[in-house]
Amino acid sequence: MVKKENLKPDIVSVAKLAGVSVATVSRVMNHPDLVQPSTRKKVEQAIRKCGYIRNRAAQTIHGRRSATIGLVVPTLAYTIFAELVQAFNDTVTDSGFTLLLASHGYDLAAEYQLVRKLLEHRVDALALIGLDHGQDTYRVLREQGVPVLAIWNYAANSEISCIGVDNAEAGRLAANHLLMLGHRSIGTVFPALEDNDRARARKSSAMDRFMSLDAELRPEWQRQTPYSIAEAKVACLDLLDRAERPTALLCGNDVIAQGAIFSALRLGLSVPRDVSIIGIGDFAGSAELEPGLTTVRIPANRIGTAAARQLIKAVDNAADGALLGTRFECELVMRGTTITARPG
Amino acid sequence: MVKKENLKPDIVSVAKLAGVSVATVSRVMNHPDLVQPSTRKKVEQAIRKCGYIRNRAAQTIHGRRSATIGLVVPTLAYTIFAELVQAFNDTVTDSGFTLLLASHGYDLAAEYQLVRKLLEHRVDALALIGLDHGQDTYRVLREQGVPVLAIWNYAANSEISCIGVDNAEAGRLAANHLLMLGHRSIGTVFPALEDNDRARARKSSAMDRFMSLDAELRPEWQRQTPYSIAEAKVACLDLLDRAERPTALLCGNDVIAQGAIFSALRLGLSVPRDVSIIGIGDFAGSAELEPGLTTVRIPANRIGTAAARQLIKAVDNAADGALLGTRFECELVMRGTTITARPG
DNA sequence: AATAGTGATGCAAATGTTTTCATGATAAAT
DNA sequence: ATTTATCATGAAAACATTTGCATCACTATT
Repeated sequence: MVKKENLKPDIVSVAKLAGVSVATVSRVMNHPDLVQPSTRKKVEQAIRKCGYIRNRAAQTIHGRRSATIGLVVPTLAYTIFAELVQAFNDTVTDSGFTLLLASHGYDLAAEYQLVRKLLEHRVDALALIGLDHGQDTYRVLREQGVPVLAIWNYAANSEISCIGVDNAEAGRLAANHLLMLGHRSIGTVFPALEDNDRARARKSSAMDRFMSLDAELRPEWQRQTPYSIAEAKVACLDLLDRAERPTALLCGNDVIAQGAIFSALRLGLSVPRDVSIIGIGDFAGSAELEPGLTTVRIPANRIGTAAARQLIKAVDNAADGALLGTRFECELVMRGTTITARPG
Repeated sequence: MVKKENLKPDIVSVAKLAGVSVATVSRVMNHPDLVQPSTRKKVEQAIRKCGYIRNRAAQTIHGRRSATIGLVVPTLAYTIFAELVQAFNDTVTDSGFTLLLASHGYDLAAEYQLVRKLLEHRVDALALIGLDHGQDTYRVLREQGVPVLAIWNYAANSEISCIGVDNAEAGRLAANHLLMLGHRSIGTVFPALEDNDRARARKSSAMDRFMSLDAELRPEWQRQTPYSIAEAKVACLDLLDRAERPTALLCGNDVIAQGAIFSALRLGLSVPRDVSIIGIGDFAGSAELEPGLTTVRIPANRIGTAAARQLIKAVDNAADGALLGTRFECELVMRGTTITARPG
């Protein structure tokens, strides 16, 4: 009777095949410099020969590291977080980590469960979007002491490390642009603000600017819609299809702005002649719209890469645990969807 | 001296705190029905009290299951796989699994490395996009015997289970639509075909149709560009900005189609009056374009959900290992970007 | 030639669970 | 009242690694 030769090879069978101890095999994979080149070669050959695939779980359990990093985003729809996720993933992958991804649909209770699940898998580090998170989420992160990073929004007073733009600044830039062009009749289209610090910061700072210059902000021009082109388009059709229209529309992000543009086009309105539209985000594809979308650029790629780098560094120097805040500048990108307001 | 009371709680400390054995604690988490309600309550209380978070790695190592499912996609950019990933992720999450995501940038060598990495983490199942994969990838999947599923393309002769649409059919539908409208001067814009069975199937079946009706397919009307709105727009600007234009453009997917539309608009051409444009995919947002994009619908949501369900089922009935092929129908969606060719 | 130092390797303990098997208690059947 | 069946629980082996410590064979130093 052959003793379980059919089963999946483990480190012991590799060791046997190579004629060394399991310790040596382990070292070949984790500290190759500690083993003599000739033995290393033998072991590597044995690994290939029997098709051995190391078991990360065993490594994880030993308390070393799981070689995984968790990322929790509100949504994967559209391009909202696509560039960010892509850049983040590419960067952690390059460093040998694997990404554990979770999305919660803008539901903080769901987010807590996902965070727990990622912690069960002993992710070496964890990234969340924004700073609005449940009490329980903050608590469990504190207790577990895993390196954690809030991406996308920067706030000086955050209780966890954060990296991103100042969304209040983003809103202000967008609002100022419209005001500077002379617009005083203004509509806004934002998603639900609760549990979404990014949208809240953008909108409230923009509103402050509008009100400080006494812009007209009729209630029927202020809409709420999820981040969805389809739903935004419907909302804006209703907003724009009336005798009295605002001359400009500030949208919570570029996805909503796209919906707004297409609703205007649908109504036979010209953008920007009949209505100016500005977004926030500068998502992939916004530049290529015709006319190009005026928006506030959030450097998603750079943020994603920097976020990943920072977490990887935190994994390496464990126990450091310093609170880091990194602020990226956002920037107005003037393209074709905004124009001077026609004199009243 | 308190013995390591500061360290992270493990199952032993929970057991002590609850006054039961570790076996009972384990059962509370994995087979709650096997333990008496009163003890269960005690244990659950102890778990909450000391903030215990179970260690999935230990479970994985024991050979049970890792509660993870791997998904390898070519890209996360744009909305190409956004709906699919979202649906897939939501479904596996609902069943208690965590998603390990990887993207390889349409590079099959990179894909192999990612697959290996996911196998190191002992994913309970693995999903890939399409049927073009390296020899080594197929081999390692065979050897490991992990449930695997190819998503997005259906082919009767696939050597692994697959679920998706028949991309040749998709190309045929699109081509037929243009031909039916009377178009005989046709341009195509596709990504590189090698290592991309989906694009290859779409294009070759479409070309067959075009040639069978003797359509004019000038070489300068046939372009190759990655799946990128920006790059597609550039390519199409060049394609369309010439004295002799095709009357219709078949695009490899909706992202390319968007680039094509905006390039036409940029050139002052009207879509569909001056040029008809058809995409493939019906991505989120395609319907809301103005005019709405005519395309071939691939039901990404349903495919993603079905794929996840099938893999979960395969995890549950391990050792089954039947080869399954599931074909979803794709369907022409006529919207505003195509119109009858002007007579001769 | 004897000793110290170095570098590669092996042994075995440790990691945090799950599960099989055994045990004891309680309820049901005679 | 005794036997049998059922049920809840515990003890301990098993899982696949990593790593501290010990060992052994050399080389370098005196």
